[in-house]
Amino acid sequence: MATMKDVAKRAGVSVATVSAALSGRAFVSPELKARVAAAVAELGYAPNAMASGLKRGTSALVGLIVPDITNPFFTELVHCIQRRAAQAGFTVMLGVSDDEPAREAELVRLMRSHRVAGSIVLPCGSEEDCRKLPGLAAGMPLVAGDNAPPGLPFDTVVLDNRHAAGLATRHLLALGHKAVATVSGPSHRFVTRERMLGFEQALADHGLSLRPAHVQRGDFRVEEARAAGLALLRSTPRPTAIFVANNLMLIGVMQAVAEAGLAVPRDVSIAAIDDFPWAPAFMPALTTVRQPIDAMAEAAMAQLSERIAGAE
Amino acid sequence: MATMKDVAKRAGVSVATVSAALSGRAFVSPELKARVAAAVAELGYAPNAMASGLKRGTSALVGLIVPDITNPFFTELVHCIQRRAAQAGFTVMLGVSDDEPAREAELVRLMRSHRVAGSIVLPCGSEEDCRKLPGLAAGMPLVAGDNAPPGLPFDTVVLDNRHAAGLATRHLLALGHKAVATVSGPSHRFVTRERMLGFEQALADHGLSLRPAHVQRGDFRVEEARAAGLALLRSTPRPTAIFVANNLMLIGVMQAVAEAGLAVPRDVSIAAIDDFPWAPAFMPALTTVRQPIDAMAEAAMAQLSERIAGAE
DNA sequence: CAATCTTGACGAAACGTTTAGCTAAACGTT
DNA sequence: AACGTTTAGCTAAACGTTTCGTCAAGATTG
Repeated sequence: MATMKDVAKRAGVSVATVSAALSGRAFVSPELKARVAAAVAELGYAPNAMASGLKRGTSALVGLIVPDITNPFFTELVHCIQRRAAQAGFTVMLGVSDDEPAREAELVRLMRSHRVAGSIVLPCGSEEDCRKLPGLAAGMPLVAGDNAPPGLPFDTVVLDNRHAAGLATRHLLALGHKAVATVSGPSHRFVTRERMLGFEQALADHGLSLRPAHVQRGDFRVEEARAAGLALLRSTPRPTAIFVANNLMLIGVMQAVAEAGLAVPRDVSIAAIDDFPWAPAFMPALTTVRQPIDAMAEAAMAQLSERIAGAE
Repeated sequence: MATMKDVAKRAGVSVATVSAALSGRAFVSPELKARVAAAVAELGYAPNAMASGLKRGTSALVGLIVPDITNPFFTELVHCIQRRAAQAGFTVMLGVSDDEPAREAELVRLMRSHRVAGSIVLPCGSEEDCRKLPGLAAGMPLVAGDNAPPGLPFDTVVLDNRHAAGLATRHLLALGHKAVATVSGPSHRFVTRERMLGFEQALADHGLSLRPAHVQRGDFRVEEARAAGLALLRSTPRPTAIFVANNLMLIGVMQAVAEAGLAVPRDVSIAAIDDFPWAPAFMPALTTVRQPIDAMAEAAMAQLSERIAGAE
């Protein structure tokens, strides 16, 4: 593959001139510029980003680490962040942790190895896992989102999960339901606990208490939520409304409802956190609390840019 | 950020030894290995991937360029490819072309600049656009998938789109429908034309002809398909069945059906290409032809690995 | 016991850029 | 005409690795 030296030789100039002509960081006469451009085209030259990154000490990449790429919430977030990153001149290097903290840690290390300008991480682990992040990042600007607990030594972008859970729950209560159950998430995640708190608070505010049998756990994915939903629907007394902690689990619960021979909203009302972009087409009877994804992407990218600029 | 030199100094060895100890490419005595490991830990050293990539002439990255990250088909494909790439020791560098051939071309250039080991591209453009790919890749192993026309000078992984469209269409015909319409994709895409051919062939085989008014175009996204669906449902005679060329457009058509005050399958039957992983939960009445996504990911990654190995 | 081989570790030369520092020509001032 | 100033372009030294060739020192051989 052609190098700058080849281009220089072909254009009859020095490599320094080629570099200047291509980067625009120094003045080069129009004539030489043209000759360089011609040589570049003839040789099909593409600058070696590793060499320039090595020399300049940084790259135009930002890392993005998400727990689950098949979840529409994260998908949409990736989409928005990637768009905003591109606007800021960055390319996204994507990592998928598959809900495994160990893999997440490895990915942070990888991003650092590649000397990305900075990273956005949506942690998948417990608070304890999250507290290890700063050590792993060490010198790499970092912004955490979604499941990031407070008190971390870097910027975080999070939803007010208690509030969101409260909204969804109060919607169910306003419909007159007394037996409200929940399919909650993995208990070690910060985001789960917050949503649970919001849910319980809303019930308490209405003077309702929660039966232990009406709390089921899922793993934020479809399958376990289906089982959890079935367990709820088979419990006595059967809940008349269910609050579901995220979108994929909503699908699982819907499957469970169908399997139990019931219907929404005839037999159970359901409210959930996290939207599907096109949910309304299929699920007019459902209520979802939509996260402001693009605003979160904007905030995350803005904070990261600031951190990157501050680390010059 | 600490470098290998710092580690070497701290461990009281040469940089060559540190390199050997870390990469395992040469024998190092257990004692020195331990001293190096200690120094690495103390300094929080992470190797500079740019420097090593520059020296070694390649990186452990593979590029992956997709048209639309919010489409579950591509999402699932990204997921599968990323998993298989990780197994093969590669990290995925993701690019999203947003259905713009110009952006796609830019991304190919970017991947080449980063000297990725190879790239997988799911082209979004016309055949003509696709034919420019080889020139842009120039020296970078490339595998194309999905919308890749035949005759390209590199490996391609594609569905038999005619066959798939035929399957979906014959399903509708087997239900006894005579007035079968279609919401097709952008006409410049190879994949669209193939699906159209399969659809028309199936009709012809049953001695049916297609009214021009029963062919509507969408852009493989929700919104235009909604309009297209409405147009179909308002045409006279109204079609009793619709073949939809992809999953997002299926959603648009479903919205149109609801908007027109009709129901599936009572008033119209619908069959489409591309699944949603969890479609059955919401759309038991629909028929979709599922693409073998993981098999395609496997094939693409296998071919890419082969090309990469062949380019040593 | 000398000659040859292994061995573990090292020194130094790349890899392809960027950039500080330099040269020499061209210019404007007196 | 002699002097600084500016300037376009060049030379060469980094950046942090990997790796080739070297080198002592110990092991093995004839």
